[in-house]
Amino acid sequence: MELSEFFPIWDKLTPAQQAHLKEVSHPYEVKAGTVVHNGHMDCLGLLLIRSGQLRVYTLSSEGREVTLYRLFEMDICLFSASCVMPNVQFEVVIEAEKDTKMWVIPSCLFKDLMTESAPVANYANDLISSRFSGVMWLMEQIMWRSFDKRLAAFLIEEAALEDSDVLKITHEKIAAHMGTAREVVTRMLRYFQGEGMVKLTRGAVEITHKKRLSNLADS
Amino acid sequence: MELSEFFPIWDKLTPAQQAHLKEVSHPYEVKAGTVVHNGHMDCLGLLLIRSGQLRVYTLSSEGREVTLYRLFEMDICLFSASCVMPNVQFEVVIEAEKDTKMWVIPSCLFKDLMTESAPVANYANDLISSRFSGVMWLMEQIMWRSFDKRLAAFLIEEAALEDSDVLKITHEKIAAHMGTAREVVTRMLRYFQGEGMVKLTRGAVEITHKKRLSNLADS
DNA sequence: CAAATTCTGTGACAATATCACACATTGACT
DNA sequence: AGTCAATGTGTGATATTGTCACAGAATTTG
Repeated sequence: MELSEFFPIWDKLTPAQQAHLKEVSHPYEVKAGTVVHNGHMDCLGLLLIRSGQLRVYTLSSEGREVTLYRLFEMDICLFSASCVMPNVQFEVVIEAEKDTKMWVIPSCLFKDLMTESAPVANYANDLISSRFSGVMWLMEQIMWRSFDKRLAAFLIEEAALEDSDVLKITHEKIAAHMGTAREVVTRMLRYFQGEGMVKLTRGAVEITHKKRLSNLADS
Repeated sequence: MELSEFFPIWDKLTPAQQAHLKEVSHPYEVKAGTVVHNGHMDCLGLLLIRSGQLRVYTLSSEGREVTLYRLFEMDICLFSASCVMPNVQFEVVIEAEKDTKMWVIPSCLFKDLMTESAPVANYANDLISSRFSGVMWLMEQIMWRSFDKRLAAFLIEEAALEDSDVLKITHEKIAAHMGTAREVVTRMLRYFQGEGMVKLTRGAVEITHKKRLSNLADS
């Protein structure tokens, strides 16, 4: 549970840098539902996730959302330190979906590390590239896949995440994840139910025929 | 017209690095229409645009396109060197929209530079961040703005680029830029014409009432 | 000039989004 | 227990955007 185990390039740092990092980084713990970062208002620093789950999403001016990606144990969140990257203009919200424990590396320290250490800068590069990749994938999904397939994929993924075929989630939440309207989700879920793929109850979706749902998801 | 003038952090390199860079970089020149980079098939290297214009776009499996951004004089293209960033999984196509002159810094050299020089790595970081920002902006446009406004904005922007109110462009091309179908563009342009904002002829769109088009674009 | 190619126009229909509700379920409070 | 408020769901009507199947016009090629 040492900081060094969560920071992948720990051994590429000088002993002085390692000491400094240990000194100013600190543990941070939040309850499910906490907003860890909101646009440019916060600039906590780099977050190393020890346990739990974070959701990173955009928020339109009309209040609609799309989930960009999620962060799990051993993941690193760099948008909570986006202030150190002046070219990152857009804003995201980062919210804990479960009780979450992290290490926080303060932005200013991370910035200094980046300027003085090529390995750190290259690592930041890898991080941002993979987020970029993820968002490009999402954009292609949104643009070119029909909604039924996307919803099926979402349900399958969610079931894997929660390790249960009974998803405790409202239509409203699903809509926010997918960037669409609640009614659209309701209607498609009803259709899925009609086809025998799910069973709907208030606040929950039970997957009753995973195979067919999967087939739909990756057709 | 020296390489050093196009490489913004030239003076942060060691004399040896500068010499090496001068040695292995070479000029490159393409005609309008040339595909400079196609997914993972090419990995030319970093391109420094001396003059001309490039278009970077994604291509779906069904052949639909969306323009991600454009590159102009003094811009730097890093996706043509995406092979040096293993986390960039997605593929883009880079095409010359006008006759274009560039410097090419071979991928392998750039990769070496990045690993050994923190300034270079940080610079690559800035580049990728600003592309990421641009794509996020685009995604928000696509998701939350209605098509009439987006089309109006496109026409205004295009007119500024070409420095003319007569755009020599087909509906098909506009559709490819915006990631929609040609018929959709045709219909909206006809509507714009009915409102007196544009005049349509084969292969061209003339903006006849820029003010109203602008108002629509940023409403 | 004839033929082929490219570009544009249009109707019918499908998919998704928006709006305006009604109603059902749950939990909180007398 | 019964009332109320808050939350979640269902649904028809309508608007917007995408898809399909064409037809015809303008331009280029031979």
